[in-house]
Amino acid sequence: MPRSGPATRLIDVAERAGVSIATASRSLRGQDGVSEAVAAHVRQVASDLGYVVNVHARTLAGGSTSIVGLIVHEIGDPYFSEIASGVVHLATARGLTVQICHSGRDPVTELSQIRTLLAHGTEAVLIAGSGYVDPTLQSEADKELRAFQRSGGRAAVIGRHFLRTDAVLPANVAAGEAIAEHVLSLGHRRIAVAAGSAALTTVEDRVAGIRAALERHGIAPGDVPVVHSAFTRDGGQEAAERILHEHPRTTAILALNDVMAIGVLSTLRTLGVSVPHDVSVAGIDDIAVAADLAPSLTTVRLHMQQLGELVLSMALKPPSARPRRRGCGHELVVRGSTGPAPRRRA
Amino acid sequence: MPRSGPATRLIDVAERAGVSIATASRSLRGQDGVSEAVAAHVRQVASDLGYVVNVHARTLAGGSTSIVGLIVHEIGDPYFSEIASGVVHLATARGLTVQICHSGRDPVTELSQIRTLLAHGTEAVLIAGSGYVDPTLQSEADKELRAFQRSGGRAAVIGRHFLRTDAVLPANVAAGEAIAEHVLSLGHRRIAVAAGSAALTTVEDRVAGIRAALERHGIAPGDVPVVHSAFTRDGGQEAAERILHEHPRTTAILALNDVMAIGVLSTLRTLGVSVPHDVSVAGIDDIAVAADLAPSLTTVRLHMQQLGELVLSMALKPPSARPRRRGCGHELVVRGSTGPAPRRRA
DNA sequence: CTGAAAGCGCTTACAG
DNA sequence: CTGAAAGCGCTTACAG
Repeated sequence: MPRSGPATRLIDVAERAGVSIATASRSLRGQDGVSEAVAAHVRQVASDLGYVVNVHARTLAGGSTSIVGLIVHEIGDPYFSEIASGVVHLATARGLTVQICHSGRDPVTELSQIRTLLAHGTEAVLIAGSGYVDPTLQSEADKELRAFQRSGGRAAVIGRHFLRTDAVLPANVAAGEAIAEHVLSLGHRRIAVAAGSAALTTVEDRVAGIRAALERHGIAPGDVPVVHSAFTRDGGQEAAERILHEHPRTTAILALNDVMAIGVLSTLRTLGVSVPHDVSVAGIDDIAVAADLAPSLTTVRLHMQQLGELVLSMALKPPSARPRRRGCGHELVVRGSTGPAPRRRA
Repeated sequence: MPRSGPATRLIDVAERAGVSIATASRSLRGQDGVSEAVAAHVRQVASDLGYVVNVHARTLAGGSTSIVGLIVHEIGDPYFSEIASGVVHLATARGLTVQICHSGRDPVTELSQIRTLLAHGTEAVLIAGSGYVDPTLQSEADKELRAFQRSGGRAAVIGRHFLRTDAVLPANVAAGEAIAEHVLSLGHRRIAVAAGSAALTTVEDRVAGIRAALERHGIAPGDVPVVHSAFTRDGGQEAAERILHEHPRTTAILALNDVMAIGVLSTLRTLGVSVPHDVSVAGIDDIAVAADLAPSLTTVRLHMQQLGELVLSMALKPPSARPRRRGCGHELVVRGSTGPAPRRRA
């Protein structure tokens, strides 16, 4: 039955157990150099007293932090909340706490968030979400992270970031190829892409995958409009409007992520365009709700929760001489939003 | 151009500026008792050096942490990710960092997460998500939080928690009433409720609201089955199966949150039950995707992002003599998943 | 207005 | 195996 009032300190535990704080510290951290009997006694006393180590003191004294920082573009976006869920689950299992920051898809904000996390002395910094096509945007961040890693910190990222850290690489190119192959196999030839900002590597990679598949089928890139908009539901809505207006004969819209696909579906529904009868729609990611849309969304599963667990587990491993890269599986999930190309469109 | 290598410390700034660390500290924190000229110079030097305060040292020395802790049931659930988004946005604007923990809807886990956050010396602890109907489950947590608050910490919660902290109260009872009144006004009389665990106050409150509305219409509580299941999509699926099996004449299913409603819709679709033609479905919360389901989901908007901002802003205010309570708006959002009661069901 | 010094609660060489 | 002591980087009375 822990007492309330000021927190129990290590010295309280040590006194009660009749040992020095050095011995108490060693016992609690499971270091050897303490007789098992003494260590067990100290642990018992600590538990009786409800002792919890003061993280700040421990960190300042040179111990480890047990905090990991996670930078996401926006935690309200399902893609990121599923990644965060994976990170938090694994972190909890390992006794770590997760600090979450928003970068808002802005490299300047991202840099300042990195600095904040480093100042907080986190064990590890995790960055989720697309990198930027322009590598100069990240050189400052890279500098900070390298210094951090040289001094024993760990960092790992999801995606292609031009950062010299461990990285989990979602199968963005392959996902683009898979979704394009799928609609091609259904006979679609008038395809349009609802894309996020061209500044993002994720967008670039997914488009590259789509183009590769199109080329194999003899379709010139110029014949497939790529409409850039925000990488959000509203962006998807807007992209769909422009696609239907500028390319009215389109029979398949590939949205570069599920959230945009939701916006695309919304626009089509509003305009009375039947999916998949008139136009097929597909996304990428397979966020949880994709299966529950109507029509349910054909997409490519990227296992965000796993990505989250993976990126943390990489960061927790001892560093290697050079940055590690890890891929993660993907699979086409065919559902109701795609169907055979119509013979003809009005 | 900040140098890399070991971090710049206050003493580095002080030396470079030619002052003591006491003066440097005061200058940087904007305390008075320092001539403006000196203070400005120190700040300039600090900025040139890229100085960032060491949070652990500051906290240990008695300064403030600039970290707030947020406990959610599960960050992957849209209800919580939208709340978290509100918290993170406001926190960022105020220069605070957010630590997120999972309670997994388990009071024991919740308590241990509270202890972790307190040990991390957070400025404020925020708890989002339902409390437990059994108040004894929270007495330990209450004790910890009271001790924390006595020693200057701040705490605030979303929902009815039997905790003596500031609280934002989502309009759970009113939401239950509103959604029930809505289906009643459409002529439904054979209504069933797909509910989460009976141990949660949110479930209890929403059911209470529904019952109040039913009573006003002369419907006995016994005539409205409340099927308890997990407060998740899968729970909604399961509840719908049981409802259709045990109460086949049901014409309206009220899910106690949108995530469950998604599961209900999924089951109905699988079974070929037309919504809203055969059965109307409604939820509560209005998560972002609710508008994009098909049929789009009738629900009661509870403004989760606002709840998140609100709970943090309460925690940031100076404490009052007694815990503050704040309500938050709600509004019925009628969409496509509810319609007139059918004349007769097979 | 400014500085020397104690102290926050830990960890970790360094002695024994 | 165990303990006394220094030190992590700050803040804040306490003197001047």
